[in-house]
Amino acid sequence: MEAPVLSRRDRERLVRRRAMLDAALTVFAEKGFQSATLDEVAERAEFGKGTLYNYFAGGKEAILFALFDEVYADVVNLIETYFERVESERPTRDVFHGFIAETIAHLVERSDAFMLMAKEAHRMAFSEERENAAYFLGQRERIAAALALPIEKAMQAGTLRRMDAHGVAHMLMGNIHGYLMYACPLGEHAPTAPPDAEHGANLITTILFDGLLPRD
Amino acid sequence: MEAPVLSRRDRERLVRRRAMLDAALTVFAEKGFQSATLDEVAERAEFGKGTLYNYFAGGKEAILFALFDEVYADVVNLIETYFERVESERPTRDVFHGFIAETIAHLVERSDAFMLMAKEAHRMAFSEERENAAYFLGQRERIAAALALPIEKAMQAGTLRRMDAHGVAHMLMGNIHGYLMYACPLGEHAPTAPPDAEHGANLITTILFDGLLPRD
DNA sequence: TCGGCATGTGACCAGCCAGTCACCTTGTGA
DNA sequence: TCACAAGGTGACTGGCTGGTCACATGCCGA
Repeated sequence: MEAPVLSRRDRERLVRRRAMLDAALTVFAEKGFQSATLDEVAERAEFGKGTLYNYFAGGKEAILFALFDEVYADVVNLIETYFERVESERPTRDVFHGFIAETIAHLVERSDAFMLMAKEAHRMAFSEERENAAYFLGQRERIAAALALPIEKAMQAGTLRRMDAHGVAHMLMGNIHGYLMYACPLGEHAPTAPPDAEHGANLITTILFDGLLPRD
Repeated sequence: MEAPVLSRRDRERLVRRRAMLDAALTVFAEKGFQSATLDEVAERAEFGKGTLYNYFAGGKEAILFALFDEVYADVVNLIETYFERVESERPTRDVFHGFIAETIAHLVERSDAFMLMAKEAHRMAFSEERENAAYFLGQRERIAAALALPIEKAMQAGTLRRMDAHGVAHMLMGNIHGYLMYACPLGEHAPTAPPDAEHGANLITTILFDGLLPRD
């Protein structure tokens, strides 16, 4: 976390790179990776198409993966910082309720990023290119591992049912994804109001923590 | 359900149509819709490319949607027949455990269909084409509605916690999808053994029905 | 002020593929 | 057996787009 010392040239480079990634995220999220054209990305970024290749030698796909890197890093960061700062005395259910609400809010705020992942990640994860599939498995693993830590801890402490923490981490992320797909405002067909972090967190927490069976 | 009376010509047409759809499913599932080529589909189906257009006037996209129609109809059918034939005295938890196991087994058996949906449905659901997005919302709605019926009934009977049955239906489908993504054998990176219906049903049922909080 | 280098640029190219259509094959009815 | 209709076929084409590169621009050091 040392303050980075950058030449003016390097700073400008970073600013331009940022502009290109922002433009690409917007365009890819809207059209989908394969239908989007680099001409459109370049136009939106207000650069010539050739310039994109000065910043991302690998071309279209390199830009996509740079975006994926950022999106996944954001999520991992969200998980780690949330569980670092949460007070350890709060009831486990509350802690995770808060986590779910924050994650939903985070993804709603970055709806372009969520859309990009929803549109492309599954396809890439099942890609025939070994490398691509491995990349996604690795990223998913990072997320699951980060989330499994606090889950495991709670299980040790006896405040969560003892089971496969890793599996539970995956299912939790899946539920958040599922809620966003369910509640995402898709044109006029939105089944509910636009996704609301509090509503989503309540729904997921009730189902996952309290269970579907009635309790007295 | 009346026995269909078909001329020999019509029967042959259906057989050919079937072969084309089978070939398309295989190719689309493997390459992804946009990367797959009609030449490859035609070759695999052992027909000339032009013939595809005699059967699917709408071209590539028409074939894709014909496949979607079948896959969704299969799932709705699975839901309806399962809950029709299940004996009403079985404990609710068991009933749904069985349902989850059957659904997982069904999707594992038709892994091409699952792969196709995983790769394409999200992208199409968020498509800019109003029509495509509406199609997917409609299909998802059909599934959720079919599944909401037995859930609603169990809530009425007091054997399930009273909450939004529709939302619960969506989350249940999302969990099954999530488990398959989690457990699907992706090359040598498979985190577990290939998805096992019993294992998946146990995991999902424990989380959803019993809840993550420990009980005595 | 000038020369040269780093970097932006967009016209261009080559490959790809959905969709077409003129032609051929097959089967049927007279 | 022949003529014709129905329908299969795949070479072809038009449009598209990722990636390239020769040139333009402008910044910096001498």
